[in-house]
Amino acid sequence: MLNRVVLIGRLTKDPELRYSPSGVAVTNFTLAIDRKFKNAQGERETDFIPCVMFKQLAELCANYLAKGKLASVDGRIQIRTYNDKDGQKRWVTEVVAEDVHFLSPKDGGSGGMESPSSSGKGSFGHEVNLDDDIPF
Amino acid sequence: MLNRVVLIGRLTKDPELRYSPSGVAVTNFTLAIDRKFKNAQGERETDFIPCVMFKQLAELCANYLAKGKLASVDGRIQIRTYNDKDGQKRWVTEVVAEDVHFLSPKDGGSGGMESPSSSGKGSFGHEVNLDDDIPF
Amino acid sequence: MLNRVVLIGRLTKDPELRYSPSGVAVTNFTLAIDRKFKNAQGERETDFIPCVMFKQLAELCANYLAKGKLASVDGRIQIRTYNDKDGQKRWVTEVVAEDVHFLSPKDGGSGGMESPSSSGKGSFGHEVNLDDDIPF
Amino acid sequence: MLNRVVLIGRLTKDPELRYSPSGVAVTNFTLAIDRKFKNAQGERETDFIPCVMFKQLAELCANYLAKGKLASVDGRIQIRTYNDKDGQKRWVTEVVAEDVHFLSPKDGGSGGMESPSSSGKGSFGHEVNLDDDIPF
DNA sequence: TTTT
DNA sequence: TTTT
Repeated sequence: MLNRVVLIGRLTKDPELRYSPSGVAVTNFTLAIDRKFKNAQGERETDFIPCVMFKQLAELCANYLAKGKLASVDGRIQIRTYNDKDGQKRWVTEVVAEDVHFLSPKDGGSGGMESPSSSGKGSFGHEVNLDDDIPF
Repeated sequence: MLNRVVLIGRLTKDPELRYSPSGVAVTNFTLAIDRKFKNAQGERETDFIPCVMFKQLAELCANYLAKGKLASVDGRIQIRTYNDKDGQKRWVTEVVAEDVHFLSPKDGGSGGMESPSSSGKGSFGHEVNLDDDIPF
Repeated sequence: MLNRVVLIGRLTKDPELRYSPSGVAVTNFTLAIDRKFKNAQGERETDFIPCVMFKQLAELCANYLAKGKLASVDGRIQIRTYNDKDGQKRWVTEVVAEDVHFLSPKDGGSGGMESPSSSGKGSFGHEVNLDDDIPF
Repeated sequence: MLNRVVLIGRLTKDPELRYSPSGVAVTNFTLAIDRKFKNAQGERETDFIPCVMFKQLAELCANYLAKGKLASVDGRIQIRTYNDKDGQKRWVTEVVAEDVHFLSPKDGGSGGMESPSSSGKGSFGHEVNLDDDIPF
């Protein structure tokens, strides 16, 4: 079936790059996305959507994105469960990115755009598969 | 900024219709969506994505959808916070539906499709277009 | 940059399967998609969106889809040029499918759904690349 | 049924604003969108996707966008027919924008983003939210 | 007919 | 807590 998400927003912090036990690069960041419509109080609320990416795409995002930068994410919604410190089962919803674009101009430039893309054939890209054991 | 989600999956249960204190119809259901790729163990996992809809769309979904039915949802990701029974702040991620389509044939038919649409105004159930004849 | 399309509609005809000169399977079909809102005359118009798919996905669609069947397409918009019989340059806009789902129940069943997916590792899937020379 | 498109690209020209006979604002522009993958010749091709918007959104885009600017479009594919100068019926495929975001920083700034939104009512240009300060 |  |  179909599970497709497209987001454009700004990173709330610098991205965090880690490596899974099996050596796969994993990056997380959260996108701040203003809602289109104001709420009943006349305020524009913001959604904070956690995103995760793997392998080459993780490394590119860790290198080229930073707090406050504008980015698009094309991917899918995924739900992960983990046990919290009290042993209680918790759910985390994240957008697993398949494609990310850097929409903020490069510093010094005036309108550039970089486009990484998990080509699957790039230069670093360890071809291990995780998706399972990321204990954050 | 942009926040767009499109899902196709099956309802895990009958939808639940309630009314907010201010009288707005609210329906919730969860879509079971099989992942496209199998995991390292060769199993196809399933994501269970909670969806919520309001007003006329809520009433239509409550009337026409049921456990096991196939539906599409076009909407956006939204995060809600609430305090659990212990006063702990909890996050819930849901897809707020702006458009839902009923993809399972009506019982007795052989291929129909109903298409409600959140008109945003009208209070209830007129304007339902049950397009069962396919003109080509 | 980003180019993402999601469609749900019914095939206007049986899909056409051909092979490119280099032996790549190519299937075309058109989806009839009713518009959400009626026009000024109170009629619901229909868009007819041409779709194309390649390789294993092309063969699966040719085998399992047929006129009147409901399908979803996840892909991108692409524009092709060709010269018409008078040597005039013409433009064709198509949706190149990356993922297709068969949403009509299998005959005899009562709610099934098949999900092909260009896995890139399937059983037929000739791994030649065309995208260029399809002279229809 | 469903017809959803999300694009990010650069305007190939300044947008053109006109008014229909009935006085409705109509703006057209074309987005240049680089493909994610290179072709068999190792070149990255570009798709040029025509977009159209109406009413307030048309006026905002005509005022704030320009050749070379980066923009996102959320909308649907639509096909229009017209008769060319020889009386021949021709098809035009366009993306009808429901939501547009201006992704290039405002001149002089360093990272701003403007977000018009088709409110459907109001005649013009108030309610433009130029969110240049990022609160995190 | 195309943008960086 | 899950659907076919």
